[in-house]
Amino acid sequence: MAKITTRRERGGSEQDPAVYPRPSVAVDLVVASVSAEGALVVLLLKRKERPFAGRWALPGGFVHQGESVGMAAARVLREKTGLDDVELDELRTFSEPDRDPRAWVISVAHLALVPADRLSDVKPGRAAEDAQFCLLAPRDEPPGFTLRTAAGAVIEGPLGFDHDSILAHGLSRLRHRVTTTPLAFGLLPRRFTLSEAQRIVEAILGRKLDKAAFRTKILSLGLVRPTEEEKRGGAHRPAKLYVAAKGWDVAR
Amino acid sequence: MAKITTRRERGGSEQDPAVYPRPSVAVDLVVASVSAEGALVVLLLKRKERPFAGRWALPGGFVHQGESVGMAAARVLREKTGLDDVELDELRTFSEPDRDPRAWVISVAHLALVPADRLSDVKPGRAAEDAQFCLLAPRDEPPGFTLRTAAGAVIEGPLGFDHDSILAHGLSRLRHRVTTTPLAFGLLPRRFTLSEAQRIVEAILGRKLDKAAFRTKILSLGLVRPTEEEKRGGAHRPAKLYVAAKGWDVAR
DNA sequence: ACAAAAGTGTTCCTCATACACCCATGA
DNA sequence: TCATGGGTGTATGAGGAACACTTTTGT
Repeated sequence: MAKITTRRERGGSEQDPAVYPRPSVAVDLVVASVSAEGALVVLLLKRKERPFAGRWALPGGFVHQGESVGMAAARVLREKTGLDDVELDELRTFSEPDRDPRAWVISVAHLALVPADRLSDVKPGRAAEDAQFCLLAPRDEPPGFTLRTAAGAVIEGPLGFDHDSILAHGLSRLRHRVTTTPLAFGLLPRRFTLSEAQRIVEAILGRKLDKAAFRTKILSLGLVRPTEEEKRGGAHRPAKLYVAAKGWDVAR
Repeated sequence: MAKITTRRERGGSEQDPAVYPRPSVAVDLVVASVSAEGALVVLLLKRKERPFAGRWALPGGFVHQGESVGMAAARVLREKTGLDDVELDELRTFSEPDRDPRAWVISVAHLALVPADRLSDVKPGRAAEDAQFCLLAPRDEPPGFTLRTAAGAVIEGPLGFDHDSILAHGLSRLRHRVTTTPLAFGLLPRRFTLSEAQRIVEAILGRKLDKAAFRTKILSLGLVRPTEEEKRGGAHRPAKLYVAAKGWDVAR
């Protein structure tokens, strides 16, 4: 401390990284998906350890030396879910000084999009008591959503840390993305029908869209490329399968 | 180090912030403005000290304990320019492990918007050899822009650190914001004419806009509120002055 | 009167919306 | 042949682009 004062008093550099206390830097992940039933879901872990033991929270972990924040996010996602090669976007930092009761921790929140057909690949890590993709229903009052487990139980109380804020921010980013992109390719399987795409957008926005308008818009933007294949489902006409157009590969 | 291994081997927490090396966390600022002449400018400092001594770079500084990243950005802006109460938005983190030759430093880039009528308030700090708002001309090849000092001299070579990337990112964010908001209120004085607003948007986008279309769009969106006052300039009809509508205060 | 910038009206065109209708399939 | 979802056409209206025009000032 005396050293810092000395440096400052003699008009020295304020730019030497070594002289200041340093925070831990973490990544927290909003891992979102749309289930086969068309529900918007997000991955939550029930914490085993303090702080917030027994409370639900987003998956997260610390950034290690020698890796970038993005690499850390990918690694944490792999460790906690076994998933690789999913779309990962940085949201923003969450850095209120008291957001972690243990220490000074700055978190860089990320949004991860998991295609529905890869939900079954998820192998939760050992750090949590329970890991579930929870249904996310929009609500008017804060924090802006209600969470239910797959079994239907409402998740009580706020999430651990400031994860309610992070989740709300991720949700709002997801809604924004889906209106501008306007396909959340990260949530789609490699080959998909336009109806599947529309169901996903509808799940995220929480409202129905016009079929014809959706199709013409998607096709006119040139974001998708038709394949020769078809998807045969129930007792109805087969649907043409599409892939994301060049430059829109899921892995980016 | 042995302690970390032990904790991991006995299946202990990976969540204890204390056991890992910690990075320094910095903020770097893209301080943008549109000059009275209608040129898009950005604040650069000529570095006095290593690393990159003698090279131009964005203003930046470290996040201190007890403050959030946003507070750090506001403080650094105040220290380097004397400006307060300007719009400050987080861009994203820049965290390549070798981005700072001195040490492990993660930077959170921010975009600061300075109204043209406050450019004269800027009192550069002592840390830099020279501080200038430099003209930013878009270019096709990377890094996507050419920089000139106010005197007209071209700024040679890349900026220090990864600040070329940060500046390019800030510029693209600014262009995006101005098309969606669709007014960069942070760049406008408290009271402004619609022509002033249009000139700023044109400077950022680098192209002319239709006067009638701009006016009807701005007014129909209800983003501005007319005042009783007028701005009398040269030999021409006075312009009505507007303010940002409620909820769009510059200070946010 | 004229220049210069503020401010408005008009026409054209594109595109989103809503809705109706046909198509292909399994049962 | 019927139910189901895939796929397409068409009318309507809102909003953006381009351009011409009027208004108000200082000189």
